Amino acid sequence: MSVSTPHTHGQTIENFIDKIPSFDDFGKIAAIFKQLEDPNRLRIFWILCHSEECVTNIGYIMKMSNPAVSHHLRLLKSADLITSDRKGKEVYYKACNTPLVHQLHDVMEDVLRIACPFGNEHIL
Amino acid sequence: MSVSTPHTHGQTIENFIDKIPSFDDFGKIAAIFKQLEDPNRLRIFWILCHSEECVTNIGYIMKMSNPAVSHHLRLLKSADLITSDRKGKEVYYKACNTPLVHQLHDVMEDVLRIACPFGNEHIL
DNA sequence: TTAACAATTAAACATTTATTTAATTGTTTA
DNA sequence: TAAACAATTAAATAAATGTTTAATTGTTAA
Repeated sequence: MSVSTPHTHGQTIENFIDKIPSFDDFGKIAAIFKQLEDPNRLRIFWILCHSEECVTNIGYIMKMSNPAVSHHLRLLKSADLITSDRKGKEVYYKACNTPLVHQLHDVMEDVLRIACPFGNEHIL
Repeated sequence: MSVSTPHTHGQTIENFIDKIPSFDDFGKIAAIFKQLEDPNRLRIFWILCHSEECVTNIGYIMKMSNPAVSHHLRLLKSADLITSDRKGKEVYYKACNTPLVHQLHDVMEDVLRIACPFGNEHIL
């Protein structure tokens, strides 16, 4: 084995040290988790997993200003977690229907042990 | 229905607006995601999902200083994602064997599309 | 009991980020 | 076209966070 740690102690690290993904690889995952680190943003994401809503309504539910909501929506969208759709004057947002979103939704429900109001199969 | 959003547009939000978990509830989940938002910390977590390692070795692999590693380990531990075990002079860390850790590990593997070196059943 | 090593803690600094207020863009209807 | 409404963007501020250097605690071996 060509790679060796300072303290070789019979563990397995030397067996896969050269298979560890790079900093950049983990940066991609971290970018997703980063969007869910803020309680307000996470709550918005959860809501959009269960309903399609416009910015004003989200602000009303969240008791937040319009620009603050817009800020969070932009971040969630940049991570491909939600999509937007303008209908007249309003812009409607909802969660993307992707495996990742479903997985993240499941994690949320598990951690919260929420009874998902419509059952997980109703995620948007 | 007693609760109504500013723009009632025939969506489902009014049906579960009073079932939306609180800010504090989402704070609990966010606290977990928060620990995985930093690429370095996430990478450390991934390593500890596959091997039990001491602080010095983690620093060697990560090319990070000892205090920096210690800082990240403390945060991961405070979120119950890793455990520590002192053996002589060294303190060994590894991922907790909990459903949440397995779930987060799966998310990471899926996003990265890594071939888990030992298969997911070998997670520590 | 010293000396050496491993790990943590503390203080300081630089960077990032969430929110507010104000201004701007986009869309509808009067 | 003008007025009203919805949403976004910009600038500014306050708060949180990662890393470094230095000091401290804990453990082992000489």
